[in-house]
Parts: sequence; structure tokens; C-alpha cells
Amino acid sequence: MLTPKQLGKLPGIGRALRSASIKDIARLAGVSHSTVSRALRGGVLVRDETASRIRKIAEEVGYRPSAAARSLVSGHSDTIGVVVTNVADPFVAGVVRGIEDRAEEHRYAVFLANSNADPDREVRVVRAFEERRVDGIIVTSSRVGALYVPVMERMRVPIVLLNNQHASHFAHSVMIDNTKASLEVTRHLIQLGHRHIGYIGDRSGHQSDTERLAGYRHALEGAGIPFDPSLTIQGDGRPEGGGIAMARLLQLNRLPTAVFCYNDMTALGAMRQIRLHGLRVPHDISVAGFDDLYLDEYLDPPLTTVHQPMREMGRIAMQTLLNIFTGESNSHNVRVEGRLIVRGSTAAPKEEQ
Amino acid sequence: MLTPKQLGKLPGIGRALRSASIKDIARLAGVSHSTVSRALRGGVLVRDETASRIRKIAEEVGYRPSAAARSLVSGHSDTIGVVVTNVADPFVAGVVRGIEDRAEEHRYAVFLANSNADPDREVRVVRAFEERRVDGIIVTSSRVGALYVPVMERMRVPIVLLNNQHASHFAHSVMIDNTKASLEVTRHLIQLGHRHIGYIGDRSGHQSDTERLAGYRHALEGAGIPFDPSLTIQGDGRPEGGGIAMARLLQLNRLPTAVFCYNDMTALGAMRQIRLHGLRVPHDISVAGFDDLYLDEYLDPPLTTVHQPMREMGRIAMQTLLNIFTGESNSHNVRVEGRLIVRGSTAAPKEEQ
DNA sequence: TTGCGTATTGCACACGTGTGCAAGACTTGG
DNA sequence: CCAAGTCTTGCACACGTGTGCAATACGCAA
Repeated sequence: MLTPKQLGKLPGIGRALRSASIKDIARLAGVSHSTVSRALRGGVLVRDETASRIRKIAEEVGYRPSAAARSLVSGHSDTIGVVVTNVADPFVAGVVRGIEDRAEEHRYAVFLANSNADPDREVRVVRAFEERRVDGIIVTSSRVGALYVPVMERMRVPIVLLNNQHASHFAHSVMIDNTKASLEVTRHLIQLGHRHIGYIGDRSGHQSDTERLAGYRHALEGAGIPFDPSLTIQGDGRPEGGGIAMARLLQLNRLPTAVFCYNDMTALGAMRQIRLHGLRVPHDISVAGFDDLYLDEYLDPPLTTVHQPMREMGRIAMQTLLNIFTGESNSHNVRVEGRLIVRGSTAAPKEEQ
Repeated sequence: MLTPKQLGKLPGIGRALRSASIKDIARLAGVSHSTVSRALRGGVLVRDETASRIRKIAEEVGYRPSAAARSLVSGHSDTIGVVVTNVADPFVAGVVRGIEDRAEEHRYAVFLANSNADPDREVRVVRAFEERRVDGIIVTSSRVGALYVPVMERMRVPIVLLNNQHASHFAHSVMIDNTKASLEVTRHLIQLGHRHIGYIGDRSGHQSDTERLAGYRHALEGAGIPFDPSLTIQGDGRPEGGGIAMARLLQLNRLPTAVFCYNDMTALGAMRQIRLHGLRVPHDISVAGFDDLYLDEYLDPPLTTVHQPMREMGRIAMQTLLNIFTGESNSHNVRVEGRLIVRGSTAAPKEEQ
């Protein structure tokens, strides 16, 4: 152990105004800071005895290299930035977990920032990332993809979009195959015997909404069922909007016998609205969602949905950045497949009365 | 705009190997880098005309100050670290959102790291935070609070614990009043007429579990109902554990008429198990939870629970750090009150047969 | 002993930003 | 026209780490 006197050699360390630097260790070991740097990094150009002495002192003073100083000279920060609309959204939280998983494996630190779907805030967030010199950026579910183009030009920082709009303008993206998955859901409903199927979407203009609607229409078409615009209603991707939209569907003269919802949160609100109307799922109306949130199987009835591998998608997004860092690839556009999961919320329609 | 020739004066900028620094701007403006620094910071010691010329150039080259260089000299990073067990847990996600909200308001960046309840990983995470010189740390729901004591000693970094064990060993914490809230829940069940009430807890050893159990027992005591150990079963804080625990309660000779669950996730599993047994909530068994997750009111029946203001608790934790940074306070132990929310999952017990 | 090669270490500069001090330019008053 | 004061700017160093180059010390062969 170091004596208090030795510690006294380090001005400020005793009372810890700042943490120990390699210069402090150099002073204690009686060598130059260069030697300390080499001993703690490679150790190749330093005599074994000297190196181990230095390492011992470093251990004793609890030395931690300053990432800021290191990144200043190395040119990279070993840090990435993640912009999300809202971490409290369970889909987003799952994605973030996957990102962080893989980042931690490779010793990258993760900055997390909520945009709250507010463009001004998104601008501030991106500016903060620029100042912190993140090595890469991942953006989930943003509507303002265009915002990131100048950032890429200026910083030359790779940006991976995850389920974003306008992903095609970017070199890197991870997207779920919305059209195919919603085609499967709708086909499932058709196979059960439904021919009067509603669709509750997200706010208009969202690419994923457009694609899911396209899959729905494609399935109807394939089965020779005419598309009925009155059965397609906008929601907001949350239970509130799902409930309101469902209420409108329930005012139609001829009720749908099944409803496909943009996502599970929307389905949650729709199912509640159906219950409030005194109807039962799936006896009166079948309901299907999208995402496969953890809670789906605990609902009554459990929700039929599309499994979207959120955590895996987060991992892929981070892996894409890692591949770019190591130069293993220049362009990445990953298309992830969804998987239909049939549970109790969908069933054959009751007999026509 | 700058001509390509002017841009050529900046080696590497044209092809953007690194972003522009104040030295680059100084060269373009024909002044020293000190003048640029002053112009872009305060602007007080610089002639107006010079300052505006510099600002214009900075704008044109898309200058962003390097946080690393700045923090090296300033001694603070304007960054905090958040350690969570798992972001995908909706309670945790809510807290993180609150933290990030307030941090963004004050221009602090947030590092997020999952520990996955793995002590080794938690150690690595904290080491990474040390190297990045975070100005403060917030830890949620960790079981290894003791880990952070040496970190505080070494870095002198303020640490705020949120719903952690052993919070009493630390100067700063934000906790919900578990005992009082669970006392209220249990009293609510007693007032409905229940006298045979089960409790499904978290894994043993968790402080919050101990406190919630204490509130439960206290309420029973106050009503003159003897404590029956066979009605108290361990879960794991997740639906799976809640289901398994409930299955054991359902094997008792005399079934409980109500069950108070450690949290809503546990209640989710318990309710499902009750349905699988062919019984109904609340007709046969009432169920209450803890947390008030967004999905509670969309369940069938909607879940009676304790509202835990997760987002607000996150904000308070961040605010505590900010207060410490500005020297406004030295010690902070905030106790947040829960609020009983009665919904459809609790009702009077059916008539004794 | 001398010469040469190698192992070990220190010097000095770089990264980008901030700031105390001094020097120069300019203004104002007499 | 000169002196004193103010305004504006540059120099030089600091923060903590990394690294090319030179210097020194050591071992070994001739």
C-alpha cells in the first residue's frame, strides 16, 4: 500500500479534486509519463520489472484512464448515440436492450436520448451527439429521417435507421418486412372465414403504416374480397387511439367480424372498446396485432400477433455499426422477417344470423 | 459561402477525416485560436466585428466544439451514467424516461447501461462510467448497492439510488414508501370483506419485497387477522414466477379470496393462472398489484394497483444530481408516496358457501 | 578495449479547448 | 503632441494520453 506521505505527493489526489493521471503515477514510480503510458497499454517496450511496478501503483491509486484524453488523440470515442421517440414504449425498450447488449460486449458506451417525436428536440439531441463525437448513431422509428442527411455529410458518421421512414435514402437500415407480415395476418383471418375485416392504422404518413396497410389490401385482393375504405381507420399507435378508432368501427351498420391493428398497443385499446360495447373477443369480433409484446400471452384472450424480434433487431443494428467500424462492410440494408403467432384473440366468425 | 479553395486550407476537412476545430477557424479568419475560443464562448473580450466574422465562419464549416477537449480542461463531462437491471422492464423504462427528460432540459447527456442483474457486468459498467468521467450516477433496483461505495470514495462522484437495497448506506436515494402503500392495498382488500388474503412476493432478500410484506402483515394485524405463512409465496417479479406461485396457492385446501402481488407483472401471471384453473377475477379471487403500468387499465378486468410515479421518480433522481452539482444540497433522501388505484380486479368476496 | 546491436527510457509534440498574462493598438484627456 | 487608460489580440501553458525519435545503458562479439 501507499503511505499517506506518498499520496501526499499527488496534489489534489488526497482530497480527490481530480482522479489520478499517468503523470501522477509517473511521479510515484520515478519514471516519465510516457513509460507509464506504455506499461499500461502494450507493455512491450518496457522492462518487465518496471512495468509490473507501474501496474501495481496504478492499481493502488485506483487509476482509470480518461476516455476524453484518449479519444482526443485516437480520434474515436468508443461511444454510440441512440435516438428513440420514447423509451417507455415497450417495442423501443426491447430494441434498446438489444443495442446495449451488443455494445457492451464490444466495450462501446451508449448515449440514449428521447426525441419525444419533437423535431426541435431531435435537432438538439443530434447536436449533442456531434459534440460528443459519437462513432455511430442509431435512430428508431423517427419520422424526420431527412434530418440526418446533413449530419452524415458533416460528421461522416455512420447512421443506422431502425424501422424508420425514408430508410431508402440511407445506406444502412434494419427494417421488418411489414408488407409480408401483415399479408400473413390478414390471410390468417381470411382462412378462418372472415370476409369483413377492419384495419386500424397508425397516424397517416408513417411508412410502416403504409406498408402494413398494403399487405392487408394485398391479402384481400388475393382472396377476391373488395377493399372497403370505411373499414380502414387511423389510430395513433397507442391504446387511446386504438379505442377511438374501434368505437368508430362499431358505429358502422355492418360490423367487421375481425380487426387487424397496426400494433399491439392499438389492439389493447380496440379490445377494451369492444368489451365496453358488450361484445366479446373473439366470439363477436376477432382481433390481431403486431409486435408480440411480452404481455400478449397474459391478456384475456391472449393476443394473436406478429412476432417482431425487437431485441434481435437492436443487436443487428449495433452489429451493423460494428461491421462498418471494422471496415467489413460499406452498405447494409437488413430486412427482418416477422412471424405470425396465433393465439386466442382470433377465431372463426360466428354463424351469420 | 466558403470557396473550395478556402476549404482546401483545412487539411483533411475537405474529405472530412476529422471535424473542424477552432484552429481551423482561426486559420480561415486570420486570427489566433484563442480569439476564436473567446468569440464563440463569451464574446466579451473580442471586438464585435471580429466575433461576428468568426461566428459566421464557424457556422459555414459546421463547427461543433469537442466535448472531450472541453471536459479535459473544465473537469466535468456534463454527462451522467444510468445503471438499470433491464430497460425492457416497463417500470425501469418509465424511470429512464423521467431521468432523460430532466437531463435533456439541462443539457446533460445520459449513458445507459443494463446490468442484467449480473454483478460482473455491473462492475464493468461502473468501470466504463469511471473512465468516461460521468458527473453523477443513478442506479435503479440494484441488489449490489455495496458495489458503489468504493466508487464514491475513489471518484467522489455523487450516486443516487432509486428503489435500491441498502439505500440507507448512501446519502442520496429516491424510494417509494413500500410499507405504507402495501398497507393501504391490504386494508382495501380487508374493507371489501376479505379475511383470507394471499401475498405473492419477489425473490427473497429484496428490500422492497420485505417492506411490502411488512405492510401486508401490518394491515392484517390491525384488523385482527392472524398471519398465515402458507399464504405467502415467493415469485420472481415477472409473470412466470407469479403464475407458478399462484398455482401453489390454488392447491391449498382453503383458497384465498384475494391475492396481493408484489408488482403488476406478477399479477399478470397470477391472473392468467387463475383463469387457467377455471376461476374468475374478481368473482372467485380478487387480485391487486403494484406499479400501475400503462397496460393495467386495458386488462380484463382492469387491475387494482398502487400507482408508482415512475417518470416523476426518474425526474426527481436527476434533479437530485443537479442540486448536488450546483451545491444546493448535500444530502437527499426522497420518499415518494404511492397512490391506491381501485379498478375492477378487486371486489367483495362471494358469499361463503 | 572498441564497435555494434538491442533493450529501455525520456523528450517533445500532438489532439482541441480554455485562460492568465503581456503586448500592441487605439482612444481620450490634457 | 504626449501620457494614461481601455480595448483587442496573441503567446504560452494547462488538461491527460499516445507515439516518433533520440539518447542512454547494457550485452556481446571481435
